[in-house]
Amino acid sequence: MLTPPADAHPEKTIVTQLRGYLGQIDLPDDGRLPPERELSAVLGVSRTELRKALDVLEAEGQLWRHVGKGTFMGSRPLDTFADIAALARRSNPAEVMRARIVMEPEIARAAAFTATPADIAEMRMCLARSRQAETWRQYEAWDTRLHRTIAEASQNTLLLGLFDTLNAVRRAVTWGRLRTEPVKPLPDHHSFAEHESIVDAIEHRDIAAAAAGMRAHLQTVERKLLDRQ
Amino acid sequence: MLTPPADAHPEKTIVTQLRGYLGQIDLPDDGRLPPERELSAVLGVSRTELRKALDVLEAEGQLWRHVGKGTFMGSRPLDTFADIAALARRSNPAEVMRARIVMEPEIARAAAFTATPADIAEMRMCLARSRQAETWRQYEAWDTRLHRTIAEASQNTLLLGLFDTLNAVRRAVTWGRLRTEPVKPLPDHHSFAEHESIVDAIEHRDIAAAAAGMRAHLQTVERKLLDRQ
DNA sequence: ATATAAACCAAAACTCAATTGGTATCCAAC
DNA sequence: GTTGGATACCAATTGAGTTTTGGTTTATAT
Repeated sequence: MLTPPADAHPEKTIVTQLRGYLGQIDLPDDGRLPPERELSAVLGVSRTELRKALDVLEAEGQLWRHVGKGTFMGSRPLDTFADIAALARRSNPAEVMRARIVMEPEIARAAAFTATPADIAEMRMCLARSRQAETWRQYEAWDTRLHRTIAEASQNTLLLGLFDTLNAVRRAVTWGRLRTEPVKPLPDHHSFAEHESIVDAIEHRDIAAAAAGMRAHLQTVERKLLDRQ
Repeated sequence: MLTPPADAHPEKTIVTQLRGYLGQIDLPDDGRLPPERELSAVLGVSRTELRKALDVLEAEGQLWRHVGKGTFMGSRPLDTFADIAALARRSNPAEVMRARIVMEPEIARAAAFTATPADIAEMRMCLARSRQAETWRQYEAWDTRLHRTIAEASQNTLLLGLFDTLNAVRRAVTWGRLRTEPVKPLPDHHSFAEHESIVDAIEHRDIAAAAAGMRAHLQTVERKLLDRQ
């Protein structure tokens, strides 16, 4: 490989120049470096060329940029927004359903491995109570508790925590949907049979059926949701 | 107990009046009712007396208030922002791996549906960079970024948020084990091929292979982890 | 005594201009 | 014709300043 002339790869030169400059100056704690317009003036290069150099360093993972914030050395901090409200604001009912369909069948699968008789008993109670519900509000309370009991039965505190987070977002998200349904759940409501088959599968340690049952159940819920738009 | 005269408990009257008013008007979606100053004018009572009535309803749990926000019907939305530290304290590496095996294959499956060419390109870059890594630290940075890029590609901000939460717990959990491995990842490190097959599957929209590949990968990671205890 | 009105406080929301990375356009240089 | 530079514009973000709101205190009147 030949040694290139000084200006054969001018962007290379600017990258080098930029590296040197970044090595000299001491950055603030957050690693933020001067805005592009300022930096281009200091280095005596056009903003276009400076950005090319920054592109290189960004591709190398040495810095990250964001409109309105600035350019920062180091790796982009993960959005550790376990903040339910923020999540709910950015999300929507469709995303919530898709996330449920991703998570809950696998949680049910895990629960089919590890559920204790006490877990099963609580699930059975939730089933019975939900059938007796006099209002949709009551029904939803027992439905929620059933799903959470399944998550508990996975014996995995982390999975349970993630499930609770998802659930909190679900409650916080603006559904916009109206209850045009009858005042109370009808005896042939699809969820009753679906819930029971899920609990049956868990009780019989049929992990595949538990996952499949939960997936089918949530897909029905999703369909009903989208039907009434 | 004596029957009190009509005005012996004036606050009782105001509570009733307030209940009636709240029953009439239709509240906005968030259940927010007019500010106290406005409400007191409408009801023709002093703000002091109105506040006493609101105190009653708040004690009954029928509404909740917050300075700067307002007064809202219903129960206060619990701001259960997932506490990463608490989760990490109760959890452990085994749970983290099981949670990853539950979530990430399904996230990869979703990503195979929705990944854009830009997503694929970033995944490829992560693959290349991880191969070039000179230290385990660098390798892990690119590995983490690859997995997060896949989660981003699912186009679901909620799933991404849950993934980030899981990741934050993963970092916070005490792993105990140290890297007794060679100083840098060897070229035949199992993850390289596994990562590539996952990205290939996503690129070819092979959703089953994406999920299976991710599951196999994480199970390998789990096995390696448990091997060295 | 009790209720009222007013003033004040701090938290939150809101408004609006300035900043910043990203992008398109036009123009000069070669 | 291509390249690079200057300029303008865009959308996201920030930050300062103002307004709104529930909570509290104080003075006044009945």
